[in-house]
Amino acid sequence: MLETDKAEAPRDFASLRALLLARKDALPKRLAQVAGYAMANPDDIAFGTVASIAEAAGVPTSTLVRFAQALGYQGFSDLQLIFRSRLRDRVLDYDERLRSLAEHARGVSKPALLFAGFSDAAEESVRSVRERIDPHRIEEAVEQLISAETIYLIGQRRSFPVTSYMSYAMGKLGIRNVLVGSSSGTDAETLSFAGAKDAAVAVSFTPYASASVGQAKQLAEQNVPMVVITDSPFSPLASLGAVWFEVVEADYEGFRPLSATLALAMTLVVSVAEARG
Amino acid sequence: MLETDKAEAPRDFASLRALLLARKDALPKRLAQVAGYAMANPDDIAFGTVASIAEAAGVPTSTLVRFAQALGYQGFSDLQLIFRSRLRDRVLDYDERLRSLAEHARGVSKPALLFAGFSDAAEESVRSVRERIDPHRIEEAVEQLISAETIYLIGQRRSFPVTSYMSYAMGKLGIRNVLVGSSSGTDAETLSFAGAKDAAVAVSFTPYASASVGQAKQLAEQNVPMVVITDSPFSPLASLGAVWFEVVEADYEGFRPLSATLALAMTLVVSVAEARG
DNA sequence: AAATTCATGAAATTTATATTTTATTTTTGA
DNA sequence: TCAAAAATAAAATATAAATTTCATGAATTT
Repeated sequence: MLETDKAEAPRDFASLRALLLARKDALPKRLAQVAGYAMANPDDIAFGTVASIAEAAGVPTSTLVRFAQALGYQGFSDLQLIFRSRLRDRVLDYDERLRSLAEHARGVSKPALLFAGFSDAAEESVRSVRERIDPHRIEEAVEQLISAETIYLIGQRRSFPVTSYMSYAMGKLGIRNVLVGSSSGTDAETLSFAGAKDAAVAVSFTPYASASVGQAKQLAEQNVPMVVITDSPFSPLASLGAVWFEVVEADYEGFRPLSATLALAMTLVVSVAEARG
Repeated sequence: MLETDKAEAPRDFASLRALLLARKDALPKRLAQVAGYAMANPDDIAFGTVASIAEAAGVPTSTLVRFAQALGYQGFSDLQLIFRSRLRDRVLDYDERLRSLAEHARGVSKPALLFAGFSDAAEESVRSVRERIDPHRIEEAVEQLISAETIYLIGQRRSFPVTSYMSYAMGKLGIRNVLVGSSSGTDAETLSFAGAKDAAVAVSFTPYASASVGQAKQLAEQNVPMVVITDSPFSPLASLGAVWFEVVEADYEGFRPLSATLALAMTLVVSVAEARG
């Protein structure tokens, strides 16, 4: 790695990426670290200064220069040009897209169709739900949750990914929460401790899992303020929450993308965190 | 035009554009020339140096500085930040759009902005990932999974919603699976039964949860065919799978929408089910 | 038309940024 | 395990870039 590698030094992003990939095991520790950071944060490389990038990547500035030179560039600035050109011509990005589409256009396989279908469903769900959600409702929902000591998260079956992501996010943001239904079997007991000082978020879609309905009812009886996310005004959950959201996701091949539900769920979590300061 | 215009100085591209439009007749000749150049070549402003931009626009460097200051910016570099953020990523672009929306139409609350942000991140993730995924890879992945006796699902933290949804879907479709990491604590033992007759799907994103990495390594050692979904070629998981997917989701407020990952995950599940007939 | 204000561009200055050097640590090979 | 080679990080240097100054020219006002 001492001498500059003769002749090479990719002048476009794709080649650079390939080069790094090929080399990643042979690179010294710090240089590999830079390579990883660069591929993960290409935009930062494009705009940053050696100082700012070095700090973000956790290396001294000289390492960045060495990195560039090891790849055959004249210096870091030279390498940086590649990252900038990547942002510059989005046209190329588009070209690339068309090429790959053309390549695979004929003989479209079943999995490819499915992927396109699920992607479409995800986009469509987000688009339609974002138009239908009333922002005031979100504020009201945050109101319910903001002063809760503990937030209980109810969701079974296909709602469980939603509540588990909420639980993860709340954990990261320091919001005390209990994820109900995680196969431990002691849910009713766990919930018996909840009271008016707490709050809950219940997520359930047709066919409404009986466990979720039961748990939500139990909490309602214990006067726990509740926010409900469901898919119809006729849902048994709808009337239990002080605030409830109707989220109708597109169905594709019997499954729903969850994209819109997750967006709403994350909004609630982050809003509560921000409101708490 | 001598003194800096009090208070103003747009912090987003849309507002800046509007400001220039409103002012263009009142601006002195050279400054108008710069304004015209800037709106016609925003990318050049983002990347260039005062010297290069000045030359391209046909004005002396000092004019660029005066231009920026006349608009209320501290200097040219300050103005340049607006042009850079515009390119940075589309999520931010959208964020900016919303902020300027909020400026004009008062009363857009923080939660509403967040919801729009998460929704947009979800859409953007799906859009960008669907372009980058190679359909052949999906077929290869299905190949790995199709004849598995049991499919092991590995995912911690923010990947857990993905694997739990896969587990739910597989259950509905009669695909035998084991969801690893569901807080039971007996994972290593569970995994020890896996062999070449089985298969696994591992999902992990930066910062890669050590449990996931360990579990995936264990399965790799036991010759379990594996499909990996991760976010970088430098991921420790990438090299473990016979097939691996790079899925980079937009980051918004520190969280990712998961929409694209879920679409891919569901594609795999349903594809396997259909291939099995 | 003269006086004043404002805009302009070249050059000087200041600030920031990248690169090189060098001493030290780490890794590699005998 | 030791010696040599390579990699690393802090500091020094060199380079580049942004900003300010100032003398000059163009508009505007009375």
